Amino acid sequence: MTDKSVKKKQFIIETAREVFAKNGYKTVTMKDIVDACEISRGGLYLYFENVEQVFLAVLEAEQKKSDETVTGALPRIDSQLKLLLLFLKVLKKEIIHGDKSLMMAIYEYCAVKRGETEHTVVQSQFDNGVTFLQRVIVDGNKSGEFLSADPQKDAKQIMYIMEGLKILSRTGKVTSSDVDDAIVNAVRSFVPSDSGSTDTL
Amino acid sequence: MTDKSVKKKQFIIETAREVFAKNGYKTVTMKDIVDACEISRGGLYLYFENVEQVFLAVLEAEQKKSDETVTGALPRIDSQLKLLLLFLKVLKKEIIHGDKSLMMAIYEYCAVKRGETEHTVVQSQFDNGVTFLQRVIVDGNKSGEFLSADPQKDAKQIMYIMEGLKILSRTGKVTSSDVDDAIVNAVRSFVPSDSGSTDTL
Amino acid sequence: MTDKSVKKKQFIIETAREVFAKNGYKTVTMKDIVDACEISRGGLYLYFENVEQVFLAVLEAEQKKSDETVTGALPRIDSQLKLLLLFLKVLKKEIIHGDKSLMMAIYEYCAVKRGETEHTVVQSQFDNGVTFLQRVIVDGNKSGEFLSADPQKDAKQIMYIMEGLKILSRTGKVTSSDVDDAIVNAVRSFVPSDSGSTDTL
Amino acid sequence: MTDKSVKKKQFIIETAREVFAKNGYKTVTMKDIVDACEISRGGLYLYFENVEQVFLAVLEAEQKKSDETVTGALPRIDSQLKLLLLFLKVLKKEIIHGDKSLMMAIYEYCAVKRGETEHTVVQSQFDNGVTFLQRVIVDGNKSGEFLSADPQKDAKQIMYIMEGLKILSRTGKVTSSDVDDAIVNAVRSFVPSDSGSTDTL
DNA sequence: TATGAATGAGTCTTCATTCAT
DNA sequence: AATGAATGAAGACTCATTCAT
Repeated sequence: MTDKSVKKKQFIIETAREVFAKNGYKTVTMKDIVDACEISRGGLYLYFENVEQVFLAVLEAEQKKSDETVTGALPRIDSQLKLLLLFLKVLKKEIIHGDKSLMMAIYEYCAVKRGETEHTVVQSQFDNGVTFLQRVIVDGNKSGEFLSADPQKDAKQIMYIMEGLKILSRTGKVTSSDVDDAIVNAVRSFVPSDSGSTDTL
Repeated sequence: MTDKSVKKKQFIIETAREVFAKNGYKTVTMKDIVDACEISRGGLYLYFENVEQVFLAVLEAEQKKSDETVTGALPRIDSQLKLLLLFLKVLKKEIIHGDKSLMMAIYEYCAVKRGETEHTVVQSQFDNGVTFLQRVIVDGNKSGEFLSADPQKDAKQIMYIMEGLKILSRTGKVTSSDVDDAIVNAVRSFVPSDSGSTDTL
Repeated sequence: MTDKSVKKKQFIIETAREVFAKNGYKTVTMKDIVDACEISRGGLYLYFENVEQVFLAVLEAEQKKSDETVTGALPRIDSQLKLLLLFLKVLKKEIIHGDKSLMMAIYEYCAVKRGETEHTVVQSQFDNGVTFLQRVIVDGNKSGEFLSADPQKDAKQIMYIMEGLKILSRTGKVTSSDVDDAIVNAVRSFVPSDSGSTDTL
Repeated sequence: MTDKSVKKKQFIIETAREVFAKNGYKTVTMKDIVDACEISRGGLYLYFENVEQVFLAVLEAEQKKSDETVTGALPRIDSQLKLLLLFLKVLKKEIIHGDKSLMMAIYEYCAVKRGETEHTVVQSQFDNGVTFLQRVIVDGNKSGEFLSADPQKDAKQIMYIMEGLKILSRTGKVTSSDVDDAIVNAVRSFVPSDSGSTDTL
């Protein structure tokens, strides 16, 4: 594949991302993508066989971008609380700006593929979140920042809440302070109340 | 409308419910419903103009059924804790048997109708849940069963968690004990630990 | 057929007339007639096999009514000029109030049935008009009221003009004075200019 | 649009013209056109959105062809009478070969669109005819060929007659000599009888 | 007689997919 | 590589006609 065609493929992926973010997964057609990219029908088929292949490519690119964000930020962190809050801040952003996120498209895709794929995207995203939070809480326990009796359960609880807020933000109204309240409430059980504000969210 | 056609309409609604539970909202066609009901194309159009009208009728029937469940159970309840647990039990059932629930269809419908309807179905379902839980917690505070500093926030928190579990149950694996753990964890902050088991879930 | 069913059939014919006058012939469906009559689908089929049969019944009723109008007026006429003007007045009415006439429906029906029926409705209506006018002119010639060299040609000419005005009134704008002018112009060639006004139109 | 697709569009327009000439406007379906053109369903939709768009394209093409006919003939005309007769000859052709003309389709289209469009096709066609004839008569008056007291009324009268003949030719029988008679009769009032034969019709 | 539920054929319209250029 | 014309399958919707009640 030439340099030019790599560029074009990336362009298609980026443009298709907007389409999926706006319309979800199920109802997006090859024509929608063709129209959004302003390329020819045949042109799209040179790069992708069908809508699903485009979507999977979009997801892959999304994952890569997300990983880079977290990895890039790590060096600047000096406390577990800050790390916890940074992570939640990223999730909050996705909740508040849900209209630009792929969430609904991913949910739809999982629902369609239910039973077919072993490692579903949402589940692994959730699992990664839990694993990450759990490590942060354990580290915080060690450093004396946190007081969690069961880091895994606390980690899961936070992720359940964030998932709930994500979906609610797409189907109804969720304000910024709703999210803040929920986060404060969630971490209350293992974060001593004098450990500094959470208003950096 | 004759007695017979009322029966038939109900039959269509019940059959369509299965279809929506299985396939969500977006991809369901009039033909899908026709095929599931084993009636003629024109026959379906006698009762419903389009898929959305069928879906709304399904939702309405669902709501009615749900209301009856709650109303029917109320007389047998003698403590706020029991009431709380009964309510969570109903939600748990929907989470565990998610494949038979309309949740994903409702999410999709809300996403499609986003911005159009003021009080979306999911939001009002969520709000009703919060309102109900809040009242239970307040009553529990009065009776000394609970110790909640902020009943509304606690109520919301529980609903966020349940929403998160609902969507996760559809896109990945959520076990019965995952739900139990989450519930215990959620009510821990305002339910004294000696107030009896939650194993009735 | 009982007395009641005769009434009902007449009611259907009258109501269907409105429908044909408004919508022409081609696009009128049995459903349109059923809806207009507010009777059941099956009910209409008891009286008429299909749209064409309804239309023919409407035409027949129309013809009868029209005949009665002319026959009823004849006794009161004492001059050929008055008779001529009465006839043209009737035609003018149909031209000006074209939206309530069956003209377009009839044209459409003839176009559909082209070649099938020997004596088409329009043709016979036209022929009847020519025959009538021709007799009036001949009689007027005898009585000295008119001076026509070729009564048949003059009769035809008038009917051509009226047909032209009829169709133009349905597809564009034709004013009352347009019709008056045309009539005056048409009869000029055989009516002495001092024979009295034509402003009774 | 490529050269090839221009050709195809023209082919569709020409083929559709036959369909409209044969069946009128109302009952013509996209399928009729598809079948006549022997192209695929989707293929037709590449060029036209619906039947109306096809019809309007047919009308436009027809207008262009008609304009060219008149413009092409003008240089060869040296007297107003010849010009008058040429014009009537064109109309006569449409009357006699009515089965190949779009007349009925146009009437139907106007009836359907009644009230929607300001300048209906038939009306403007009629107005153009009147304007043209009026100018010819006025010029003929000046050159001494004609003796018309009211050129506009005479022009209108001729057009009424031709319209009447047109519609009659579609719904019944109109012979070539019927048309000739009518024309001779119509121009008699302002064309001196010694001004040469009209047998060139 | 009268009703209106039910059926299925027919048309409209959109799209995935192919293919000649 | 890239284009976009072309095809045909699939689903929406309407309506003539039948039939059990």
